[in-house]
Amino acid sequence: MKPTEDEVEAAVTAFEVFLRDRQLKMTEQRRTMVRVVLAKRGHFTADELYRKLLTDGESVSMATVYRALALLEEGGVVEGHDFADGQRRYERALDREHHDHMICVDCRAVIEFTNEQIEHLQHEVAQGSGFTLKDHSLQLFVTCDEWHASGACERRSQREARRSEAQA
Amino acid sequence: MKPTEDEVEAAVTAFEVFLRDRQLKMTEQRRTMVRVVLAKRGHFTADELYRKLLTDGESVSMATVYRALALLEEGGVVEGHDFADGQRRYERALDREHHDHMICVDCRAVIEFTNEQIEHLQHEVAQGSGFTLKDHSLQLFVTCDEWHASGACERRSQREARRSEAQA
DNA sequence: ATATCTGCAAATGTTTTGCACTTTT
DNA sequence: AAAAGTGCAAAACATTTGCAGATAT
Repeated sequence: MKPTEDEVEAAVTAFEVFLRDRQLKMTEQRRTMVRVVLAKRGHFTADELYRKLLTDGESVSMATVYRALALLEEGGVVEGHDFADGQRRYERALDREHHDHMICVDCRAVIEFTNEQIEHLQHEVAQGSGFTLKDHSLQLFVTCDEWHASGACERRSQREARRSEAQA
Repeated sequence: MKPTEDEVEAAVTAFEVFLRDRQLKMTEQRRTMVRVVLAKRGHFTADELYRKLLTDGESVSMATVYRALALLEEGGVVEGHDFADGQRRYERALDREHHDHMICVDCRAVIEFTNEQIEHLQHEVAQGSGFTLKDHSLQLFVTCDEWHASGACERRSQREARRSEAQA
């Protein structure tokens, strides 16, 4: 799942090319962010990434994180999502197929899914109205009933929180 | 399309019942907001609603608009959406069937659509993973190619803007 | 060299909140 | 009278920006 060392370095190089094409520069901060971001499992906010970098002893500012995140998104290193909770969330885009998200409205757990038929229908809908589909955003807000009954839901969200904190 | 006078008054009454059930009070501001909101076509932000109320000579504060909007949403008078552009958008929920949105990434025009199959598949996906679907959010980001070629796209977005301003 | 970056702190824009006062019930 | 609502101004947030100094090309 996690990209190998080589894959990460290849991504760093690819990002450097992306930057050069637009007359932008590769910097220590940007290079570090590519590496850190690709090592991450799950979703993260700008602030979470910033804190992780600080913990790692890197020298960055929040402003740089935001500025870089925009570039990483354009460069295809990360993908950004809006889960309607006030802050943008990112996940690494390398080696990951497209997917949508289910969000538990009780514990905020995020579960990924893909559905070919839905994907296909989206194109049909857009074309049917004379448009070209460029992108989409689909979130299913759900409750995980049995989990809640058993308390597993809370345990899970705590576990996830700990994990993403720990490994980042 | 626009609800009749009677429908609006029925909605005001229904909202009053909703409030009473939760030991909340009906006020002049809330009553006015129900009426204004139900007369609106299209989408609006909290700020747009606030300005409309001021223009109408109503006495409200931004804080009250936000507080009321949350209640109107819970009470089913409006529906809120997150189009990933930094501010929440609302539309009246009365007499409107459920629909999703296509947003033109060039001119920000919003086009509504419904697709039964997609709706159905969403439930299947959630249930298939053992969850209960409570809500969903689907946006298709599109470009309206011919419109742009002809300039119709810009004209349309201007028209829409004017209309929603005018009639509100 | 020179264009681009960075950090900082200040600004932004939206939404929320504390509090004293007003209005519903 | 008691409980809830309101306006105001201040706070809270996430995010962006101006600028002077630092860094990549």
